[in-house]
Amino acid sequence: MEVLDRTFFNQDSIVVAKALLGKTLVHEVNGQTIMASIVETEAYMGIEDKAAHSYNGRRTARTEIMYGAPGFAYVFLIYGIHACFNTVTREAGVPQAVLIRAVEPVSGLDSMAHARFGKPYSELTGSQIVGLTNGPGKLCQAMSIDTSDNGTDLCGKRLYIADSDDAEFNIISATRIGIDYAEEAKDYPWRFFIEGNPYVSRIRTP
DNA sequence: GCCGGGATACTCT
DNA sequence: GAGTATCCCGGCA
Repeated sequence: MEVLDRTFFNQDSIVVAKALLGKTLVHEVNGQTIMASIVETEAYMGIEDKAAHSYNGRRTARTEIMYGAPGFAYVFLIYGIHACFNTVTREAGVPQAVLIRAVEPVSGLDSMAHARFGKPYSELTGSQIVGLTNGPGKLCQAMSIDTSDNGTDLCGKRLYIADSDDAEFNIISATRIGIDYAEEAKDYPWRFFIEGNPYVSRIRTP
């Protein structure tokens, strides 16, 4: 497995969002290695994308990280409760990002189970197993990612994304979720997921 | 299984 | 002071 480098992230979010499917998100925390395979992403295309926090060049303390170099983490809190993990894409000055919407646990299963449900993986019910990481807020809780990870360099050794041996899968594209305010942009098919994977947050397009 | 509502805190007007 | 790139639980079928 090879850690993705900065040139990988220096592409349009749509390209990166598709390329990230099947890759492995790794978080080293408390001497534990938590790994999960990325199965669902969303592209946010910056200036021209009404759904993006950086739409029309909006630049504030929160969005500042997206205006910087590619390959850094953009983590923000939504609804006061849930963290959302994104990778910054494109060169400095072009504020694009890719939201990781769902992952499939690979290792560190007990850590994830404890973070989400306060018990070992072996005691989870069937719906709890799928519910570990099948949503943007859920995967952050399971992988111990929070707003203190905002601005972390993903080309480092603590929180990063590794290439995986190519498995065969079909990529489905669909409309994004939870952005009904974004007028025509809400209909753009900029959400991508692996066909048939049980950890995908929502199979149907709304 | 499908609604409906509440939680909760940070960001921007 | 309003809105938010969400999740969970309870009620009803």
